[in-house]
Amino acid sequence: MSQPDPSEAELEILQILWEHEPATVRFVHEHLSSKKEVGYTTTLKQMQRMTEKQLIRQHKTGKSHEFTALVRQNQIKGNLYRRLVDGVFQGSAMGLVLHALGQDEPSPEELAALEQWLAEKKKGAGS
Amino acid sequence: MSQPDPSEAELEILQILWEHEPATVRFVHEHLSSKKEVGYTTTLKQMQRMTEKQLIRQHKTGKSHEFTALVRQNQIKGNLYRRLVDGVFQGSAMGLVLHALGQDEPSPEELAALEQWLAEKKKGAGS
DNA sequence: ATTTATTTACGACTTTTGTCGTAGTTTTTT
DNA sequence: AAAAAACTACGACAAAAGTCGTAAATAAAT
Repeated sequence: MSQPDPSEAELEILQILWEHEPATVRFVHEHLSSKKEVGYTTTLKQMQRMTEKQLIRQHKTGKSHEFTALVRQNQIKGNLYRRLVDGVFQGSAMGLVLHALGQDEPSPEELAALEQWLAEKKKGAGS
Repeated sequence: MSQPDPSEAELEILQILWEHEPATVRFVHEHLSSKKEVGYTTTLKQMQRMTEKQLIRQHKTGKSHEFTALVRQNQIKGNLYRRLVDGVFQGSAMGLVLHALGQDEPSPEELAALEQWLAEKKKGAGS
């Protein structure tokens, strides 16, 4: 039911899959290569192992084999997020939020979204 | 100058150190044990390796040896935070922020802090 | 001072990650 | 249909992470 959290390298691959599903090894590898130097077989092997771990799934569509992610981005987001909050922010989500805000320069749209959220929050105060 | 990021287990130890610096192996181990089952030597070894990696430092104060963290919590916070944002939130800090806000129920004080930040931001807009 | 308990140092082993090479298979090109 | 190119499966290896056991060194008790 539950897979182990993806490692760093696995995450990079998932990232690509999430965005271009379904994709072949070659495709994934191509993308990966633009980021870092790595052999084709390495990518392949990684994906094969990910298949065993049930992180992704392989299905032979006609010619080449294609892969799709089995774990949803949200799930992983949740896991890693929790890890970070619990691990370094003493479980304080707001601590993380403030850190994040201080870190990057939010775009106007993003600011708007935040403001929006805040307003919403204030309205339906209680629970 | 720069140490490798701490692993999960190492992070747990750092956590304890950050809060109760300086501390002996025994102390750390005691704390750890309350969370998970683990042998004393395991903790010790871990701390010894962390010393090699320059994540923490050992100094013999009188009787027992005590340890202090060499990496500041902020530094680690930054690293892991970056990893998360880049890895699963497409580099969007605000994406993470929104996720965080939706996840946990912020306290009134926290909300205030956020509001405060936002107001500040609006004022000195430009940049 | 001996004995007993606690602490440190080391080495060993298991898993997990990350990387490839090579050898078969399958597709494409000629 | 032969030769060339691309793809997949496997096995291997090194480094990192996680766990301990055991032995050597210290400190505490008696």
